[in-house]
Amino acid sequence: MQPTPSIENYVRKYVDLNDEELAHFASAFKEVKVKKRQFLIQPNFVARHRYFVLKGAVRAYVVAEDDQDNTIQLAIEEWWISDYNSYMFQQPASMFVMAVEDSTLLQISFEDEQRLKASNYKYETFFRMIAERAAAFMQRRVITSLTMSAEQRYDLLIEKYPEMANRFPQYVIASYLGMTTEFLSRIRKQKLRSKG
Amino acid sequence: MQPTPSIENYVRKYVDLNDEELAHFASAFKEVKVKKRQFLIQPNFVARHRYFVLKGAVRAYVVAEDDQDNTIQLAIEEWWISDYNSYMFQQPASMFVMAVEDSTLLQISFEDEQRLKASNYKYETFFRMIAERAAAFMQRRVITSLTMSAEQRYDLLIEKYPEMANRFPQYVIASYLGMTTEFLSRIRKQKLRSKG
DNA sequence: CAAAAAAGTTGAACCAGTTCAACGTTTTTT
DNA sequence: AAAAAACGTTGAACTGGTTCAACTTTTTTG
Repeated sequence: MQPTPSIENYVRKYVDLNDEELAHFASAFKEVKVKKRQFLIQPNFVARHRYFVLKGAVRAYVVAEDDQDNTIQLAIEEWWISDYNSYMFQQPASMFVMAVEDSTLLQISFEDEQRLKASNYKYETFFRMIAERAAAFMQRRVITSLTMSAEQRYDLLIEKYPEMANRFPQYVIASYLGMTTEFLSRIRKQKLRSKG
Repeated sequence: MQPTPSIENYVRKYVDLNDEELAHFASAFKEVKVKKRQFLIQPNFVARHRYFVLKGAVRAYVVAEDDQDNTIQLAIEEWWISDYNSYMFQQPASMFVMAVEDSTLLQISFEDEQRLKASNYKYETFFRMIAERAAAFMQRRVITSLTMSAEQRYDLLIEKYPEMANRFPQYVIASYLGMTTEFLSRIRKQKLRSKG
């Protein structure tokens, strides 16, 4: 992940495309640059795009009744992000999607994605594969939230996605893990004490 | 859902198949009958199949350190069930999948599913669509677990999937919702009192 | 670089949900 | 039909994590 990723390299990890296909696939995406704190998706508007992060960091969150924000998804280089319930079913979003750093993204519209999938079997396969991975990832997240303590969930994030913990502020990590920023602060303090 | 569903009717909701395709698709599935409390998948074994419920009720759960079981998935007629992290990546399972009622299922093996997807564009599209729906469903579950109280989560289940609440014992529903069976008992008691 | 805004820390009181143990009820098995 | 097993309920003590408010540190902005 050191060099800036490309959608061409990414798609090739899943399906074998020739140069022409690769160019055609890539042409459906449009590069967009966003500043820190800029919104890509807002509640009540339909999410027209999904985004692939080339550079930067983006989060998706919902604001609950009590005004707390709960982070639903994190994305850095080579991750996808959107409000999937809004994007896939083209219904009003419930999430904010916001840049946490100045970021460069590739966006694809719902319609262009449909055309892409209809135009080439391999593209369909690609989107099937990333959907399967997303479902499996989400299922792991459900499992950890049901079975692990706040501290264990934090440890797991650090172990499996150390990069995430560095790129996002602590209150974002805390809300992603389903705890308050104060409690995460206490967990980290305790680790410092016991580890030196 | 009154009459027993069929995989033919189900797949037609997503893609338009002619009679020959329909028969070919259906032939990849094998009907299996299981008795109440029988296991379909167990931890440490690779999940070789995914299952489509024709009749009955099935649950997937993980057993945590403290011996509590946490329900990850519920399935009744026309729902799919498996340990997706095991099935999709063909790695050892972490879940039990167990029949809660005597059930009739259609099973498809990982290899047959791969062959199916490779043999016809429309089958690939079908599996892409159900994977997307699974991802969106799981994301909604993450949202509710992050943003709602135990009582609100129960209310939402009753509202959106009333059938589920009737078909599964209360301790299964409780563990699916991320609370103890005792606490769900108290929630229900309180509702009885206030509603009559 | 000063001021303001955002992010992180700490203590003390609090509470939503858990735990444990005992008991009642329903379902399954023989 | 009796016994056993599974499921559900209740009370009382408890705890993992929250809340609130005040404060410190870091980052952003003019």
